[in-house]
Order: sequence, then structure tokens, then C-alpha cells
Amino acid sequence: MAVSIQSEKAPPEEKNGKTRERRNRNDSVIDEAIAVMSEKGYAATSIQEIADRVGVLKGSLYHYFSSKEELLFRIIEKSHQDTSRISAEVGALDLPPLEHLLEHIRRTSEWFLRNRERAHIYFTEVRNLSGERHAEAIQWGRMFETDVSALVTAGQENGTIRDDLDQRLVTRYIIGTMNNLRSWPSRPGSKKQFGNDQIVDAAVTLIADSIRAGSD
Amino acid sequence: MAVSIQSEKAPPEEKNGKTRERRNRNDSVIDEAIAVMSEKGYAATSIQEIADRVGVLKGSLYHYFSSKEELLFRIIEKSHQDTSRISAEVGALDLPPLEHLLEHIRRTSEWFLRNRERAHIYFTEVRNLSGERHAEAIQWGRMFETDVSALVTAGQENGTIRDDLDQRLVTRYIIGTMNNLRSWPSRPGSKKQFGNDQIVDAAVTLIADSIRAGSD
Amino acid sequence: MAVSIQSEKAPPEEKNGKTRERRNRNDSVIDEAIAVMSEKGYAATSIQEIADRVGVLKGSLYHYFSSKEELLFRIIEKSHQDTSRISAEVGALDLPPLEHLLEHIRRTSEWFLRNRERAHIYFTEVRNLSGERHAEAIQWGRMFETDVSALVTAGQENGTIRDDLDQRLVTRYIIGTMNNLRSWPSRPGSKKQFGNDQIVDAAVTLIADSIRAGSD
Amino acid sequence: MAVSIQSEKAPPEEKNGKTRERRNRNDSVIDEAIAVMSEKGYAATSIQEIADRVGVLKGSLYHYFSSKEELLFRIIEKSHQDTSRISAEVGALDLPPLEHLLEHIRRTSEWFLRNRERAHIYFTEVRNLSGERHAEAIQWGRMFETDVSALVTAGQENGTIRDDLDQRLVTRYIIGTMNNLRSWPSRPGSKKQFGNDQIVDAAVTLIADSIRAGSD
DNA sequence: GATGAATGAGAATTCATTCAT
DNA sequence: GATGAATGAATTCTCATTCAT
Repeated sequence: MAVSIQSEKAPPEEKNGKTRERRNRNDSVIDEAIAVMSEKGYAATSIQEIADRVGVLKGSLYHYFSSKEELLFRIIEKSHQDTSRISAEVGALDLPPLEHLLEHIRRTSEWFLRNRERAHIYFTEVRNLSGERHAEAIQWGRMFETDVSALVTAGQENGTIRDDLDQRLVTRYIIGTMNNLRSWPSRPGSKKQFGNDQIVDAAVTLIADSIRAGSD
Repeated sequence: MAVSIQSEKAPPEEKNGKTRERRNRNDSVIDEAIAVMSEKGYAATSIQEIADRVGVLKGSLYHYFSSKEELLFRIIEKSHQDTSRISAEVGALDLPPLEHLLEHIRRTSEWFLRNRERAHIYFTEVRNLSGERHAEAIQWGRMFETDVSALVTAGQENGTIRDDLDQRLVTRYIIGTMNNLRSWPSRPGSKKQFGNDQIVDAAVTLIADSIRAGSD
Repeated sequence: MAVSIQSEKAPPEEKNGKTRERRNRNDSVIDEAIAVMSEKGYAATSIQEIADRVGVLKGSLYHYFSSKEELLFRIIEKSHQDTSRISAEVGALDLPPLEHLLEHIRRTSEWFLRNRERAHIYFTEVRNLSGERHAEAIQWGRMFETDVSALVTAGQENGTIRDDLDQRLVTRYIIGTMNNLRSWPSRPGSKKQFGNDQIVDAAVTLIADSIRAGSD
Repeated sequence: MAVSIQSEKAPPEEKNGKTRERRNRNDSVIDEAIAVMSEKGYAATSIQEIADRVGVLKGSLYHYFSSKEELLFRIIEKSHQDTSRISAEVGALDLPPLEHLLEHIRRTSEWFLRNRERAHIYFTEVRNLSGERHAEAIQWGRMFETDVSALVTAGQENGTIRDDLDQRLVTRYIIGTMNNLRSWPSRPGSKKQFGNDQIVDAAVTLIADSIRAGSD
């Protein structure tokens, strides 16, 4: 269901049957976990249900993770890695602040839309982690926010982003909007729904028009 | 249910000052439920925990609701009623579409911020309802969306709202932004945080600037 | 629902309103308890359900009995008293053994049919009593059996009842048959159903034909 | 359900004699459930008690059934299957109606006596089933009754069974008598008690003598 | 890797009973 | 007598996790 970002890398499937099978089942466990957890929420998701979908007995799942929480952590961790990488990639383009910010929004939003279910978990289930894992995930969230925040500040400083509104409010507005993209009307029901590109374009346009300096 | 005939006699309340805990536990139950559920999520919230906070045994809570799900439903129902009323009040002002929409956003957003926890539950926990209750809550969500949607369309028709973006995307953008206000940095942590008014002002400004016709 | 045998005595209702109301509610509690318990069984019957039917709050029922078990005991006790009285009345007729037995069966069966629900409880719920009450009810059951047993023995001794079958088996057969009359097809569904008289007649005929000496 | 592939390899059971409790707990669970339920009644039987007797924790029982009601259903279902099979076997003997009926009574009664506890549950606990399961069990009861009913009618038509009594009353009388055999005095208390054979013989004799045509 | 029986803790819910008003 | 809130114990059921095979 969820399109694994794995597929963006070179497909490593040609190795041999044994490996592929293992890989596949491992992926399958994650994929099904993502599917169920994003639908029902982490707490309401039972290991049983994931096992049913994978086609394995409950006990067998523990060959693939050591605890339900660790499974959640891995899902969130992967989201962090992917979005971090995107952030770095955009950074490497060396654009001026506003353009940098908009490109960041664009690419990150694309990832969120391509990985709607995973992103949903990333945004809503961190509170179910505990201890070290919780602290780490919180830290990741802060990093994500900091990235945006720095760009907003830079834009305000060079006069391309409005500075009548506090940087923190603008940052939250941007993140919140990206966060919500997963619930914008998307293709699956087809008909008059929208593709990910259209949604991203609309979002970037709206955000740009609202934060650009001199827009009012 | 059965109305006591006692109440026809002289009220016997004057006996002594020791009012024997005649607190309205009903409100207390709802309040504590909202607090815990918004923090941990519905599924991860146990009746035990609510009971502990209220200060009664968990079995006693069943005097106030018939099931955990019904408790959730009541919380959501109240949110719907409040936001519905706000919607009606704004409608009575008879403003032109864009002004109407912005005032709607402003007042609804104020409610969301004043009732952050309840609003959070309203937006995230509907999926934990089942059957009839689920259907009804979904219906309420649609009504909420329809209200905004109609105003967007009207604004596009009278030329005050940009029409280069599909009405459904604009609607989702607006709702998503309101939906996220609860995570904007608010006073509680004080210091340099923001009051509800400031947050609402910023949100309305940002939304207005992004959807107004001719803004680009 | 269950026709109280009370009505066989002179109606004491004319006393005064207060007394009548109390009497009625007391009876009503017993009647509803019988109705629910015979339908669902003692263990599956909740005090709540009886209260609902009586139209009173659960807690109020404890003005009428001191515990659920005591309520059951009273129902069973009354059954015992009624059938005991019937047994005594038949005994006073001074009939020869077989005739005595058949008349005993006839009148007791009539009572069982007129008080189907109560009789059902009497036969099936004794095990839910405990301690002293259980012992007493067991004792009543033995008395009931002894009455029949003595008549069977006497009939075998004077040659009117077959003696090729052990007295204890014949006794159990008779009691078992009476015990089951409550499930014979009775009038309520009317149409081609049977009245209590017809059922009793058939039962007495069948029993008589099977236990009479020289019938084979 | 899933057959382990392990079994294709050499069976590793020869390791040591300590066969590690590979008892068929499935049967044990049913047996203990029958024992407790027949003694206390379904509603008064707790899962805890069954678990204690089986020697596992109560949660573990849910490997063997999915709900207490399903457990009851399985017990009743087995009774139905057994008695149905008996009915079919007797039918295959191709006897004239009265002989057919008596043989049916004889064999079914034997089963009831050999499976007293199960039979007791079969006869008294159907009301604790709900929905689909209840409907099915009710249907089985009707089939049982129909079998007897058809034989009575046939016997009346060929003149071997008395027809001065309505077929439905005779049918109920027969079923009621079989139903009650479980409380006839049996061996367990030994001494002067009776074996199942003697009880069946007596019952068949009594029934035969009461329903045969021309017996009065 | 996979099985499936078992665990142990905890969940929601029910319910007979009490008692101050 | 009646109320209704509260109790406390028990009940059914769920679930993450373990482990010998």
C-alpha cells in the first residue's frame, strides 16, 4: 500500500531468492504496520492484525522487530531520515532564503504525499514512544522545525519574507500546512480529485502568497 | 430518569453546610477525560486513569456514561454543537462572502484555541467511534467542511477570492490551517509565547493574503 | 405475567390506598423477578433489570428484599408452600393409593401450569441458593419426592401399581413428567395449542396407563 | 491450522522422554467446561474456574475458543451432531413406526445417560446463545422434536400408537421424559442405584405402555 | 525463520450492595 | 419509601511478549 521510498534507490532485488524473500517479508512487515497504524493509530493497532496481513503468526513477527514500540520507532526514524536527506539536498542547491524555503516545502511536501501513511504516523504517533526513543524523535521534530525556522528568519532578514508576523508563527503556519497535506483530496477516489503535483503546487502557491514580503 | 417526587416537597437542602461532595462530577468526568485523551489519545487512555483523576473508582464512572466510546462521542458532539453555533452566529451577520469567511475563520479559530484539547480530540479521534456514532460524527465533519466550502465558492463567484485554485483545495487549506492552530506556540510556556488573539490574527492575516483575489 | 396464587385467597385489597400500593409494589417486585428469572435464569438476571420493570431505581429494590438470593429463596419458598398445601389437601381426601397419587399429580400439575414461571424457577434454580437456604430448599425437594414415593410404594403394595419397576424409578418418572409440563404446548400462542386442563388430562392419562398394574 | 513445515524433517520428538505436556488441551478445555457448566449453569460459570481446572491462566483459554458463548455453542453443537447421527442410524434400520420410535428413544436415552452433563447443557442452556448461534441451536431443537413427532404421527396412522391424545402432546411427553432421565437415580452413588441400562429399560417400558394403542 | 501454546498484566464493563439525603 | 452516587469485587476479553520445538 504505502509506496516505500526504497524504490527510489537502485532496486537491490537481483541478489538471490533467499535474500529477496527475506527482504520482502521484512519490508512487508513494515508496510503492513504502516498501513494499519496510519488507519487505526498506534495504540489501537494490534500485533495480531499486522501478522494477519503479513500472513505469519503473531509470534513470528518478533523475528523482525523486538517490540511494538521499536517497530513504531523504525517507521518514524525512516521518515526522519528521508526528510533530513531532502533537507540536505535542497540546502546543497544554494538558493536565496525564500526560494530555498519554497523548494524545501515543495520537495518535503512531495515526500509527505508520496508517503502519506508514513508521514501521518511521523506526525501523530511520536507520543507513543518512550524513554530514549521518545527523546530522539522529539529531537528530530525540533530539527525539522529549526530548518524551516532558520529559512523564515533569513527571509525576513533579507526582506523577502514579511516581518510583520513573528518568525515562530510563520514557521508553525508553514509546517502545519505541510502536515495537513495528507488530508487534501487526492487521486485515489479519482474523478475530480487531484494528483500530488497539483496539491503541492497549490500549497506552495498559497504559502508563498501569504508569506512574501509586501503582499499586503 | 425517574424524577423524584421528593422535589415537590420542600427542598431539604438547608440541613447543614456540609454539602457532602455534591460537586457536579459530570463536568469533572468530561474535563478529565478531555485532558487525558488529548494528551495520550483515545485508545491509549484507560478508564482507570480518568477515574483516578476524578477521584472515584473506575466502575463508578459508568454512572456518567455507558461506555468509553459514548464518552468520546459526547466530547466530539459538544465540539460540533459549539462550532455549529458559531457558524450560525456568523451567518446571521449577513456579511459578503470573503468577510463572512474570514469572520468564520476568526471565531472558529478562537474556539479551537480556547478549547485546544477538545478540538484536538474532535479532529483526531473520530475514527475511534463506530456504527451510528461514527456515521454521525463523519457527517458533522462534512457539514463543517461544507460551510467553508460554500463561502469559498461564493467568494470566487463574486471575484473576491482567487479562482486560479480549485475551491476544494482552498477549502482544505483553510480547514487544515485552523486544524493546526492548536499546535502553534501559545502562552502556557509564557515568555515569548503568544496569546490566542495574536495567533488568530496571524492566521487570519496569512489566510486572507493567500486567498484574496489578485494577490499575485 | 405470572398469575399469583395470592389471587386464590380472599383479596385483601380494600384496606386503604397506602397499604394497597405497598402490597402491589411488593407483589410487583416478586412478579417481575419471576418473569425475568424464569426467562433468563437466576444468574443471568440483574437487579437492574427487575428494577427497570418495576419502575424503580435499583437501590430502591432493597426495601423489598435484603439480597438477590433472598429474593430467589422467597420465590422458591412460596412454591414449596403452595405445593405442600396442595399435597395436604389431597391427603385429606383419604383416597386409595393410586387414586390418591393421580389426584396429587393432577392438582400439582395444575399449579405448575398456572404458575409456569415460578415452577420453572422452583425446579431449576435451587442450586443458586447457599448455606442454610440451600439446605432448606433441598429438603423441600426431598419432601416433594417423598410424598410421591410413598404413594407409589403404597400402590405397589396394594397391587394397583406395577411392581416390575423399582419404586424409585417410577417416582422419578412421575416427577420428571410433571416437571416438564411447563414446556408442553400451551395456549398463549392459541390456535391449535392446548389449555392447561387438556395438558393435565393428557399427562395424567399417560402416567396412569404406564404405571397401572397389569398394563402389560 | 497452518501445518508446520518442521514435520517434514525428521521428527525431533525422540530427544528425551519429557514430552512436555503435549496433551490435547482442547479436549480438556471442553471437558472441564462441561463439568462446571452442567453443575453451576452457564451464566454462573466463570472462565476463571474453567482455567483453574484445566491448569492454565484464563487468558490462555482463548486459544481454544473465541468467547465463552462460542464454547457453549461448541458443546451444544456436538450434542446435536451426536443425537442427529443416532437418529440417522436408527432410521437406517427401517423399522415400523412404533418400533422405530422406541429404538430411537432407547438409543438417544442411552446417549443422554452416558453424556449426562453435556445433555443437561444441551437441554437447558440454549437461551444463553445469541444471534446466529441461538437461531441455529433453536433449529436443532426443532429438528429433534420433528423426528419424534413424525414417528408419533406415523404410529397413530398405522394404528400402533394411541390417537386419543394429540400428537403434539404425546411428542412433548416423550421428549420430556428423555430430557429428565439425567436426574433419575444413577450408579455414581452406587449402593442401590441403577445402571444406565436399567434406567433406559424402565423409561422405554413406561413410555411404550403409555402410548401403545389399545392400552386402555 | 516459523510455530503455537502459554503467560501475565491490564483493559472495559457489570453488578450486587450500601448509604446519606 | 425512594434516590442516585459510590463501592469493590468479579467478569470477559485483549494483547504484547516469550519460548520450546
